[in-house]
Amino acid sequence: MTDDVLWLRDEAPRPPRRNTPLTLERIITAAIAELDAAGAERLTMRKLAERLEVTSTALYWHVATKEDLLDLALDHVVGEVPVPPPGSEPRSGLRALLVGWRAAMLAHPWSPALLGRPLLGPNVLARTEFIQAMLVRSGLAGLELAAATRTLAGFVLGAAMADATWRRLDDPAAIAKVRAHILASAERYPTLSTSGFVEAGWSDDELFVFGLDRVLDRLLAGT
Amino acid sequence: MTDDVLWLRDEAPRPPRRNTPLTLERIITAAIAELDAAGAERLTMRKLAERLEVTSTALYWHVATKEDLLDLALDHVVGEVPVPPPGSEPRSGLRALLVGWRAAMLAHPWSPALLGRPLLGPNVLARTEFIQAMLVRSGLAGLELAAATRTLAGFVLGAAMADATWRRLDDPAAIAKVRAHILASAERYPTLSTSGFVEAGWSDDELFVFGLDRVLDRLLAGT
DNA sequence: ACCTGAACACCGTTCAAGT
DNA sequence: ACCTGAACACCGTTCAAGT
Repeated sequence: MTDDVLWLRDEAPRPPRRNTPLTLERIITAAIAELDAAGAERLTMRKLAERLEVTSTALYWHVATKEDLLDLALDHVVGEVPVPPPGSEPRSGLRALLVGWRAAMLAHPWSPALLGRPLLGPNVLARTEFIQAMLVRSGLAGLELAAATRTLAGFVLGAAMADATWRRLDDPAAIAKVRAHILASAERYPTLSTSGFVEAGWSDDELFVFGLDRVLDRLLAGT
Repeated sequence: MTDDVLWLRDEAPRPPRRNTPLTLERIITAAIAELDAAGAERLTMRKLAERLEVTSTALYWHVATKEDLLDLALDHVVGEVPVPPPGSEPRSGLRALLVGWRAAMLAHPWSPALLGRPLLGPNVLARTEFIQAMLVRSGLAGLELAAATRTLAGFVLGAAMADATWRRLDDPAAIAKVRAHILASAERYPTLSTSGFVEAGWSDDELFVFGLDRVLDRLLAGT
């Protein structure tokens, strides 16, 4: 029994104090990294904790629930969208913001799938504020203003979601299968099978910008 | 020991054979009912099995995975959208289909949250076929056709998602909280706080139709 | 204040076994 | 062919306890 002699006990000289303390900011960053790496719904509180070198239960000191964490991650991604200067010419300002918004979400392809949750974070609100400010400066008000705001928001988020879905389904074999299925059912899909729908002649970026410009044309034209 | 006398044994006369056999159709219907009742992500293979009076593992004879089941449920919901007759006047046909599409998804408020998954079911494809057919009959082709298809699809799905989010957050206290927060931060949200964004002066149905009509205006106007 | 360890009440899914 | 029962490998989250 040498254990009762202090000098003979071979223990770590200190309980190795945490090098980097856990913060909400670090947790969010790690969560985004984990989502980027592992993909959509493979984020786990335990795996996230492992990445941060803490116990999974330690996370709950900083965050109430996993859902809250996802909301924070989503708002953080939206925060990557640069907001044009408030003095921008309305149309080009709107265009820049909306193109950037979609790009930021597609840079984190898991993020559009989270859009089913309420979008009320500070970064989202700040960008919604910019959108409405530009619309107001274009002369919109009342019903027209309200509808234009929702139309633009819905369009961007819907497009991001659809495009992210296709990109996550990057398996070329799967895409070929879809194409083959549509072409094989030409009598059921006479238009789709002959219109170039399955040909992918244009990038989703091109198609988005083309559509966005048309939508802006009409919304900014006034009544 | 009366148990070795057949006539004295009181067992059920038959192993009560399944009254209604399990089918994929019944599973999908029950899943939608469960989702409608229990809400978004509270669907569980075990609870679904309980509703069908089978073991949870019995479901796996008919369906490979829970994700597959959700894909089937989503396509089933899209199937509730009436497709106008193929001879419809293009604009009114498109309008009817898209209004119906959004309405069907909002009737099952959990469904827009599933849109992050590939939309390739037969019901979705049939409706996409109709959309493109109407656009082609309006004279669209090439890039214009491809972009219009995606613009309309993105707009409808994005709007459905956003509206479903708000409706699921039906807690009036929560909505009041959002409103109070924006109004309290008037210097950060000068436009939002004064534009009526938080007033809800119009229904989401009105706003959607208003926006849809504008989008159709421009897309059908041609180059 | 911040983190660990053990524990609870669940999950989706597999698989051998029954009928 | 279709379903059950037991089991596996996980989950998110709570809570007492440590520092």
